[in-house]
Amino acid sequence: MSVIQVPEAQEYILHWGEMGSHWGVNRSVSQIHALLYLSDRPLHAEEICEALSLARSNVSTALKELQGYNIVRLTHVVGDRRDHFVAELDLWDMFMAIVAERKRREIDPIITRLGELSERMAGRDEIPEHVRHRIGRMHEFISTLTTWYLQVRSLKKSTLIALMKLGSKVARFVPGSSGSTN
Amino acid sequence: MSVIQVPEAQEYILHWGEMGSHWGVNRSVSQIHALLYLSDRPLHAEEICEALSLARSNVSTALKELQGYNIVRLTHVVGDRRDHFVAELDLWDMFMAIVAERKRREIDPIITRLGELSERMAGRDEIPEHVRHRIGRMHEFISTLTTWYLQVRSLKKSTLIALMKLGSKVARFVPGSSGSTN
DNA sequence: TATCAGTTTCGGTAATTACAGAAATAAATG
DNA sequence: CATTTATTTCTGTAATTACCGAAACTGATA
Repeated sequence: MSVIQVPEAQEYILHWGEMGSHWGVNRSVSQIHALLYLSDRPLHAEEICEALSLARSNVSTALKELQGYNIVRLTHVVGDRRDHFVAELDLWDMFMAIVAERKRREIDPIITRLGELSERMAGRDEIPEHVRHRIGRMHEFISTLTTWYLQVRSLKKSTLIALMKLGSKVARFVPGSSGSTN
Repeated sequence: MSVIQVPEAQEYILHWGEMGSHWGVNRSVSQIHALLYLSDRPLHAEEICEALSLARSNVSTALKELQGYNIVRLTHVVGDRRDHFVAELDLWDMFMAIVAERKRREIDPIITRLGELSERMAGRDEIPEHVRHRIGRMHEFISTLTTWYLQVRSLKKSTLIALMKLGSKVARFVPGSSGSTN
């Protein structure tokens, strides 16, 4: 009937669910994603409930979540009024979409809060200097990483992949970088 | 007595604990890390218990965990037999250490399992072709990212930072990459 | 308007995870 | 060897999170 009948597909789905929960993603959400990723046709919510033994309401919520990540898309099949769902199949696009959303949800708020904290502490001598410095440095560090990410993200996919294939050879373009290890 | 008296330090510690739990890290573990990061002197376990209102046993376990991540180091202070602990203060080193450990714990096992799955499915015609292909592609994708990471990791810290500062300008060194967005 | 599909909300429950506190063990110190 | 300190293990509990099932609500369709 569907890929859930294949034992290896089941294993994959369980592993994917496990991995999700190690990274703060609801197990059902990642399992549903794995199921859709392995499916060669759009599935409707009812099928997903049955395949993974989940309650209808949770599947609905999880599908919303996956659409929020932009890695699952709603489609329709002819002669069927029900919504159907398909997963993003390009793994690079999928990866970038997940990173973008987690940045939005978990990194951006932390940068905001650290920025507020730093600002609030500025110039107040009753607060130990090293506390101010270290919170400020953390704020700066995360901001720097984020800025780098935004720049890299703006590159074409093909350029990015080419850069990745260069691997450590990118170092050649940095002026004073003779050694390779540290 | 210590940084825990500073309201802003408390806020930082709570935020850091929150963030940890969003990324699959025990809240106590990340709070202890935040406390040590803000401290200007080594702390012993008892102090940490008091500062964060945690049980001695949990602090002990959490400190082991942080040492496992290589972002907290054991030290001693003169005239005191007790173990004391300090956090890695170089944020770049800290970041790389965390990434290395999470790769080891969560990425490497997944690559292994996907590899086994792929191998086990090879050539078996009763398994739908698209299932074999997609699991194989996921395995390949994660392996590629990991290989790239290992290469980049081997570069000197200064080279890495220089590359980061280049931002999207690194694209200049890729032959056919005229456009900037996609 | 009756029906169907979907979403959202809510109360209760199951499962998981985090934690405290005690006890046993180990290891180092003087 | 007694003492101090640290670690580990265990049991029970608290807290959190995940989930089901029902019901209410929305919106589209025929």
